[in-house]
Amino acid sequence: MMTLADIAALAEVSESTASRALRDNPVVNKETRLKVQQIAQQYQFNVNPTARSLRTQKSYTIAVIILFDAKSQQAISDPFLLEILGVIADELTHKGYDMLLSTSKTKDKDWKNYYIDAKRADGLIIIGQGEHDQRIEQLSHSRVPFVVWGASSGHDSFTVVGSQNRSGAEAAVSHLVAQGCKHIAFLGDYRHNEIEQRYLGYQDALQKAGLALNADYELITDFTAQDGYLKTQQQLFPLLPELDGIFAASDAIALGAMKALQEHGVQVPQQLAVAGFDDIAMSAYCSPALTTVKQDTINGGKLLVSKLLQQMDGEQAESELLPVRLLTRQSSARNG
Amino acid sequence: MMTLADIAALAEVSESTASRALRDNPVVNKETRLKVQQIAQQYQFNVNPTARSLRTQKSYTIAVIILFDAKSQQAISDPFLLEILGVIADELTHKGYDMLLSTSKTKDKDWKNYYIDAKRADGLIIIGQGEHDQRIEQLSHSRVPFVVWGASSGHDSFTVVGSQNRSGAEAAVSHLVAQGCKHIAFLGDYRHNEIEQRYLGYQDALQKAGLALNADYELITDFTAQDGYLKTQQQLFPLLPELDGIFAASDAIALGAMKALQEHGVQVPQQLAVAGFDDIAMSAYCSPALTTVKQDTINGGKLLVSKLLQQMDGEQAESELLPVRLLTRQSSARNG
DNA sequence: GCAACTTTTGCAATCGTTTGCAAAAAGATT
DNA sequence: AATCTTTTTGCAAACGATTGCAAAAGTTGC
Repeated sequence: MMTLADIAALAEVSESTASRALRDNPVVNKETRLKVQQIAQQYQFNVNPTARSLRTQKSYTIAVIILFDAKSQQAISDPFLLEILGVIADELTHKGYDMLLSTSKTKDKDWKNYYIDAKRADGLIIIGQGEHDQRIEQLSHSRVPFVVWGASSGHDSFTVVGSQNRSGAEAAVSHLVAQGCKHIAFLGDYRHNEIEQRYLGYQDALQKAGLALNADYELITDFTAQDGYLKTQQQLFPLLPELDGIFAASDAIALGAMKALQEHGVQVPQQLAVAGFDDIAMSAYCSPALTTVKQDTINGGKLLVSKLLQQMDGEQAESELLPVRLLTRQSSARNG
Repeated sequence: MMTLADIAALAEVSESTASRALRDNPVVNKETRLKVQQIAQQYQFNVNPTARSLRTQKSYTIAVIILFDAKSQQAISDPFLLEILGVIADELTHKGYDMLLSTSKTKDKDWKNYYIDAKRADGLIIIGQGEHDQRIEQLSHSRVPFVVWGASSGHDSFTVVGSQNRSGAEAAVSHLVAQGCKHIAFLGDYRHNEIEQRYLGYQDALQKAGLALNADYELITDFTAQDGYLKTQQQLFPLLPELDGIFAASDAIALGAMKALQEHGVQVPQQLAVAGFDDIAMSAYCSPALTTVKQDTINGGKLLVSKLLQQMDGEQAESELLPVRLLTRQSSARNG
């Protein structure tokens, strides 16, 4: 394996000069710079990032931590996750950073200690801030650069990037109302930050429409199709003749609910309209196709990265919520 | 930040002794060892992995490379991917390794150069070996420890872990045959290694059943529900009265196909039975629920890691294909 | 009490870079 | 030609661990 010393020798300069030349430091003569660079290229030399890290105290690595729900052992809305992960990976690569991935179930490492103090990573991206996580709160009292994907409380002590869950949910539910629904159920677990926002949006829409809130219509449901199916069977069937709409906090839940309804002979959307959240790949291809709210994964990933890098540069980074898009499909098409 | 030197000072021993004590090297006196360890614990000290890497020339990091299809820009069967990624992450953490994630679209870095030579990683896990990738072939001529998730040709020059795609597909198609299907279409892109195996399994089943192969029934289809939908509309509808079964190389494709069929008024499974591959979360919750073949993600991930570590210990690791499980659901239930 | 071991410790080199500082080289000004 | 600037270069000291080797301390046997 080649080292900087070898390249220096070949170029007949000192290691210092070689080092500077490779980083294109203008303090070294242009000709020398080019010569060194050319030789490095020729021998396919790359500086050893470990040695560089040790010396510079920077790792050029970002840790991405995916939080799993303690109970269901599932991360928020799987397909969405993979998408945003891909975007983040690309974005980081593009900026010259490597990406350390960690899936953190329940309580494990002390992030600051493990990633930052140990110089494994220069910053953290945390995805899936579920129920209020005190580890995040704690991080914000340190000097660790990090960003969170999730829901902003409006006055967080850290940088959050997420979707406009509340207005997105409101749009979806208002759409159901516009389709003539008067008794709309909410399926989702509002102890989860993002879902809470969707729940609030659901309430907003009902209130605007002058419809009464009804505790019987609010079902705490896990992120899975399975739970959507079960909760619908167990708690929605009894309300059925009257119930004419469902807003589910995720597409998976919505699909599970639709399954139960279909088995029970309920016509969707005629008797009951359904809307979800996420626009997972399947939503457009189930029957009936699911009305849903699509998050802007691409800009989400990009923002997470750029805001993190901004923090690492010592700047302040504001939280930001991205607009979402309501996609109306058959599952809610009741207007003839 | 604490360094080993600090700990050594506190314990009143030399750095060498402290270093050995922390690794529990029996050459150092047991009392001393305990004392050092206790102090390290107390001060939450962890050795700096960068410094350690530089000295030992090991990174205690594994790079996981996800290959994307050049054309569709999609990785093989998304939900499956996230699952196996999770298992790998857990397994690596458990063995004390960090995981570097890279999503590689088309041609980018020279893996050996970037990860191994630069000491960013000690080994590689490559997922989604699609069409024959010469970078993998090339790797196998080097001394780089790596494993691939995919299809084994039976005489690969590298270690492959994957599913028994061929026999799994055969089981699925045989099941369709047992349900009375006589004209079964195959949807999938057999230029992809794993899909090729599924395609062969499809042929096996037909041959065993004495059914004729029919080129019209073989549709090259991307990994998406969208393409399953389109190809079904375009190329299967014309064959319809006769066609009575579909085996799709992935659940996404199957769901897309079912959507098209339903829109066209075809009764599934009465007029036409459908089976897929993967058992994605939605498969059980669409209507009708999809018959499919489930891969053993958990053991897959575990094997990938253990075989890689085995290689890193200088041992040989054999390729291995895991058994799969046929899940029969409504989409193929034609026997009354 | 001394030689011959065995156990336990620490010195110092090493891993491959980066960078502050001073020295050398080159150019400009009298 | 001597002095003063301005460019370029290289020395040497980090960064924080690990480890071969030799020295120190502790045992044992006679």
